[in-house]
Amino acid sequence: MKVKITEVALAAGVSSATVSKVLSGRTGYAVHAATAERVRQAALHLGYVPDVAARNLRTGRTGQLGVVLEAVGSSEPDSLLGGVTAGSAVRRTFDGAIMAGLNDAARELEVPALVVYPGGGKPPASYLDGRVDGLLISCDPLRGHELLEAMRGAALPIVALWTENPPPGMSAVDVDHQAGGALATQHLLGLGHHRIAFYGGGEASGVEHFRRREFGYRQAMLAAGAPVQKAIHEGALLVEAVRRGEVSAVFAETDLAAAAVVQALSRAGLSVPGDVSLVGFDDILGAEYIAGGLTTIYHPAAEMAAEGVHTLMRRIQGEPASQLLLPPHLIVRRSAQKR
Amino acid sequence: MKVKITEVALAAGVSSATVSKVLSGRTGYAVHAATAERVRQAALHLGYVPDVAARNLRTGRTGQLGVVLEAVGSSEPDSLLGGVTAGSAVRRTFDGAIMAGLNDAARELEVPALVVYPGGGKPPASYLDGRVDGLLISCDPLRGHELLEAMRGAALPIVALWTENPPPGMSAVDVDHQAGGALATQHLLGLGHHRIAFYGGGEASGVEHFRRREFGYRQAMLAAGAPVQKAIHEGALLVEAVRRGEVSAVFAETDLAAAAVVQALSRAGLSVPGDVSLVGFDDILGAEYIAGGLTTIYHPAAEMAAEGVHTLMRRIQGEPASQLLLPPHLIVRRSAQKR
DNA sequence: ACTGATTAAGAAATCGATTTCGTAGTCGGA
DNA sequence: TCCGACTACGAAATCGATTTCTTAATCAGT
Repeated sequence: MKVKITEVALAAGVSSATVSKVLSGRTGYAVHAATAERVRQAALHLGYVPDVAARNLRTGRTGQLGVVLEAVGSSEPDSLLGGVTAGSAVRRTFDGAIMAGLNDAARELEVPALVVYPGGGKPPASYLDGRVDGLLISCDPLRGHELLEAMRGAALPIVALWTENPPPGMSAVDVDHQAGGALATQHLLGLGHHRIAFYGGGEASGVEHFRRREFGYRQAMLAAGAPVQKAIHEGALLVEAVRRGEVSAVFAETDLAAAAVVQALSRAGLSVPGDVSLVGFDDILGAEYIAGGLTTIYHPAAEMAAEGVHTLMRRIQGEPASQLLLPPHLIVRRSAQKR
Repeated sequence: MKVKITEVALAAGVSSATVSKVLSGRTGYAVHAATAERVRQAALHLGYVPDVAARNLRTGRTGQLGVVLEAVGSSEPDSLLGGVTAGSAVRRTFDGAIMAGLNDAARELEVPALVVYPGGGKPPASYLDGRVDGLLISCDPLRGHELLEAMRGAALPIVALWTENPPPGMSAVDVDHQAGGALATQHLLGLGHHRIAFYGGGEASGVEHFRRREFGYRQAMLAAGAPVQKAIHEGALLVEAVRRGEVSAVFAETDLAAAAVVQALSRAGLSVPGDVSLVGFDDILGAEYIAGGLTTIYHPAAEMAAEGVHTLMRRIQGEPASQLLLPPHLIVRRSAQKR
């Protein structure tokens, strides 16, 4: 049977109030050192663990963080992939990374528990209400935006991932996609390339992260005085451009887009990096097998999640809302070579 | 401010006891239909939501399921990969799939919340104690075994994933790796191959799942009267065997092992499926890009997790412990062709 | 030695829903 | 009409820790 506080009190020869004061760890109570020690010994000896439900009821705090993973789900369409699709595998990988990051941070900060809300269906508020002290929301920006808007004005501290500009009052953590795009482009420029194409869905795809990656490309090209080209998102068009000598290197908006580039070029008898240098984005599982090792931008999803937990904990402790952008970094393999 | 049950009672002109009886949904109480309706209207009108903490305290049930993801964590070594490593990407993918499956099932069954325990560090019991009604444990069999043993005799209903033989009293859900191995081998046999090699770590690696996959290979080979070969786990040895005409097809214990096979063969000037047919296992992200489309065995990780949730819910409702093996299935792409 | 301040510890209220009795009132059968 | 059986509902106990409010004891300073 479970040991209650009164049994500890009895064993230590004090009242339950005193036991609570000692074990809560809160300062501000006057307890004799010897008494405190007696209480601690008794608690240890009896193996006392405070009942969470009772504590929650009295204090109103749960010691649990809520995590909304709206995009998780094996039946979800895959909107993050732009033109290229591969089932929901990519989202799963990202969500796996998110979970990994959450767990690392939660362990480090000794957060008792994460409560994960099964995305879709009823609004998270109704499920998590009263169960958590704060909320971490991880959904891709497309569908996530309305969710964030719906949570606007919630009493709970909220941290949003995957977005730069959260509704007022919420904190946000995102990856600096623009910096990543610039990084990729600068790498190709540094290898002596000037005719660099951006491969991706372009404006039409409307995925904000990808547009930011493209903007980073433009920024880097302009800064280097190289000619900015219109985005290409069809293999045939890219092959033609390469044949005409207009393109010697490609920055693909995702690794899967890069894989599609490799496939299109290879069907046309062109090789990477022999004929065209290539840089991707995300460093997905299997990137080392694309084009014999894809040079790409590492997307710090796990780090983002971990920072999210840190931010949320500080938020719960009263710190004001904040925004954070995480720098991605370059991973050099073999798909991009000197001109 | 939050609406309490007494306010609903006041509004409906009844006592809080009656409100509770009506809203709990439990049968066995005698409440006049008209009264019940009045209570429901009042509750709806006031937007009453029962306080979880108070309910937990009184009933001892939380409506939350615990999930232990021991293997999740970006800093973990990757023991599931056998000879081939690729950071922790594969684990992350599996964990992502697990999360997806959990979420799907939780949504379907209207489980209020999943509490995820950050693996490593302190024992899960101390964190989750009193927070959950049951426990789902997902850790790879190597390290998971001792955790399961440690939980033996816990009062909580427990379901273990990734294992066929849980300690007594626990339920288990696993993938039928042996059937998968047989399936892969039968596919190659059906294509006319007889000289089929198993590529993987062999006894030395000690990963139980992989041994079961290998056993499935042996079983299928024996049943077909084809010669069982000793496991190969080095590219050079495989290349020699192929050159000597001893091997026309390979079943690799994982998709990453298959990728390694492709790489080794291709360096030796041999191609898949031109010179050698190849079947992998797992259907990882990017499998469609290995050897121009890897024929492989789909590993139903998400389904396993979903079944785990179902099993756990039934367990909590009093059903006895059970074991379940999920059948994997063949995914035909282009890496295995007719002899 | 006396007084006001301070320390130490306990009694009791509190958090909000659930659930067990207990008590009217109602119904049907003789 | 009277008596059990049943129905409908409420009063109050309960879950277990926290925290406020008191009271008793101790202390420092004159």
